[in-house]
Amino acid sequence: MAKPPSGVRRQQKSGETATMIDVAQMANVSTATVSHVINNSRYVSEETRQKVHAAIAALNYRGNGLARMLRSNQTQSIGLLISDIANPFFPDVVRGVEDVASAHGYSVILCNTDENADKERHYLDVLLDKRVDGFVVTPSGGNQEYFQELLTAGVPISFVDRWLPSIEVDTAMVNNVEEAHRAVTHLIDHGHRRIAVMVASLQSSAIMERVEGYHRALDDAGIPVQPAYVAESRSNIEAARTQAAVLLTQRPRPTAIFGTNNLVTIGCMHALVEQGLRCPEDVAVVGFDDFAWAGAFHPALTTVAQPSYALGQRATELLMQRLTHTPDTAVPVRKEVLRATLMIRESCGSELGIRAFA
Amino acid sequence: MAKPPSGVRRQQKSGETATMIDVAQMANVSTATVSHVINNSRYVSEETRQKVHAAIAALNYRGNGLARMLRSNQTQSIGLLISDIANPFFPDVVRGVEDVASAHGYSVILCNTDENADKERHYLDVLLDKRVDGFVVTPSGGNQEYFQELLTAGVPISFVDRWLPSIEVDTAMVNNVEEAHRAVTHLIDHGHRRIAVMVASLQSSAIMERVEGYHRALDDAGIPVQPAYVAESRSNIEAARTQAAVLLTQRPRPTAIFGTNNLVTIGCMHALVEQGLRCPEDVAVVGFDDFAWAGAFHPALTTVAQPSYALGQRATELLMQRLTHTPDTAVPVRKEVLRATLMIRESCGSELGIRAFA
DNA sequence: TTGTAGGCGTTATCAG
DNA sequence: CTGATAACGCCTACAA
Repeated sequence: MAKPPSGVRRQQKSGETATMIDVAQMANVSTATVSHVINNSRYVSEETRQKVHAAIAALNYRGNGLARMLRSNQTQSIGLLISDIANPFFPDVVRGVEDVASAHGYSVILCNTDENADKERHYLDVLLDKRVDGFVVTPSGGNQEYFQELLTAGVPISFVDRWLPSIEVDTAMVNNVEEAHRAVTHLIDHGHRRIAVMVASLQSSAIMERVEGYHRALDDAGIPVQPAYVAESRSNIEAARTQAAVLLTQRPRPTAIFGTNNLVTIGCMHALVEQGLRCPEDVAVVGFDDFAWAGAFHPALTTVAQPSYALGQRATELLMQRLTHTPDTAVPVRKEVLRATLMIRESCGSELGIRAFA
Repeated sequence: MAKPPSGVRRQQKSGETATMIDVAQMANVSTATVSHVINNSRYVSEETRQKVHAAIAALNYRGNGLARMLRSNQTQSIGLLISDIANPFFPDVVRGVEDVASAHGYSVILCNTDENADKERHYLDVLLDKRVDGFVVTPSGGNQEYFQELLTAGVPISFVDRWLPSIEVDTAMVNNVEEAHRAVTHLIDHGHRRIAVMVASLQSSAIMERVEGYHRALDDAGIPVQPAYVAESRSNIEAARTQAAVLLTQRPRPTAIFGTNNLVTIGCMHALVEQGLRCPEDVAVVGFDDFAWAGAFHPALTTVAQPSYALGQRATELLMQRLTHTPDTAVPVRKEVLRATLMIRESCGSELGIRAFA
């Protein structure tokens, strides 16, 4: 029979949540024992274990994670910085992140940066104060030096969808140049020559690369790039609708449009509807980024379907590796390039048949 | 000239992050002073303030939020439990939540419960351990007793989109019965009598209410409800597509379909496309939940547009009230009912004209 | 105007 | 097999 511990007696104030000390007192053991029972971190006699569990139940004891975090300097949380969850590209990415994080016992703190470097910086600071264990980020384009600083300070970070010049960091993305090239080539193969592009004006490597893919595809086909067919618009549906409307007044009118992200693509579709133009009869359209019902409408939209979920997943797995691996063992930086799928649907004409619902 | 404090000297281990003690030593003041400088919590001479700031900069000091949280028992974080961020209804809700939370200095921890009571329970526990200050939840339907327990224990919670029987809690939602009634009545006004409904099988008050609205609308028009026209399907596009396909084989075939959420509605659209049925010529469709490009396609979809963003906003504002108000002053429970908008578009036929792009 | 010191609730290192 | 106790890093009376 163990003799009762002599620790400082503490009056548990009623109504307040019980602490480990309360449990220890009620079970007539030390806090050390309680802790070990809870964490299975050392042998405890069956009898004692019972008593502790009883006390825990009786007091409705709930461990205080904050204290644990303070001690262990680990929060089991990661920060997720994306531009805007309302942009249809991100929900699946976020889901991928959350699933992987959750599987590893981590929680995800979500922040919308709106492509704004200051907001991004702000959130980084807030979460750093909250001592998140790492970050998954879609970088806005600014804060390069700051990211570099964090990286050299050893903060685990991985990027998703985009990269930053001269920043060596784990990354998950697609080959935007190649995929855009494929999309535009598809239009060319359908006989289009007057191909316009809707450029979302973002400080994003992804968009730049897609534009490059557009250029290369035209070059490869010996089609000169017409400045009048390159429309730039802020990355939202309304702005894109306006710009697309302008684009459609060009003469000769383009016979096809390549949208560099889903927002500008949707803006295009709106403009077409408004001007009473039929797709693909009057103007064909290919978008970058797929969405669940791109295939459910007339015209079903041809798109470059990014593996959004997998992007989030991979970025997070890379982060988890860095998090769980022995510290300072210098895990090498890894950049993962995932494959996208060209979903060929009627919006380019259906000569090639439909292989939607893949 | 203040004499140097006598606190315990501490060797700052190189490479480790500096603590407040390090700053105090370097600035030759006490930790109390450092703390007050940082928080502006009491007067500090300009000179001292300078020294402290210099030290902070020199050491690249970053306050440890965990310690602060432990002391203050506040994390400035809230938990957000939704069923699935990949469901197009939620991104806007989440954005509303995050914007309001952020404006009040709170971070948002996002969790996907997948309509699964166990997952929901698990996340509640994890976040409770992490000592979040409150929750915004789209309840899965289970865990009723547990929510009640938390509520009586004083955990600040607000619900969004759905409610739970006999749980008194702050809530933001729309009047689903009424809105569904309006949508179905719209179909009736267009001359439809054989109106089917696609029911998403969820333990969700929202869905039940929408079905009730459907029933009432038919009743009010003296149209008997046909069991064969009530199709139930799991709440995802694929399952809905299958069920809708079955629905469309009913004879006589329904001339209109009411989708109780966006997933089943999209499934319907897929089924229509597959069976070569035209919308609205062959079958008219009205959905519940709008999305950004519902109006950009042919046929532009008529939908009940929920104010998703506002729902998230209001739910969070209610929570913030409870969080910031003086404790124990018993803020009364508030249930907010927001108005939805019936977006009338071609998918019901265009007799009434189009007022999309509202 | 500034310093001292106790405590928030755990975990982990010593001792038994 | 189990206790005592020192951290973890900060805030905040209480003193001076």
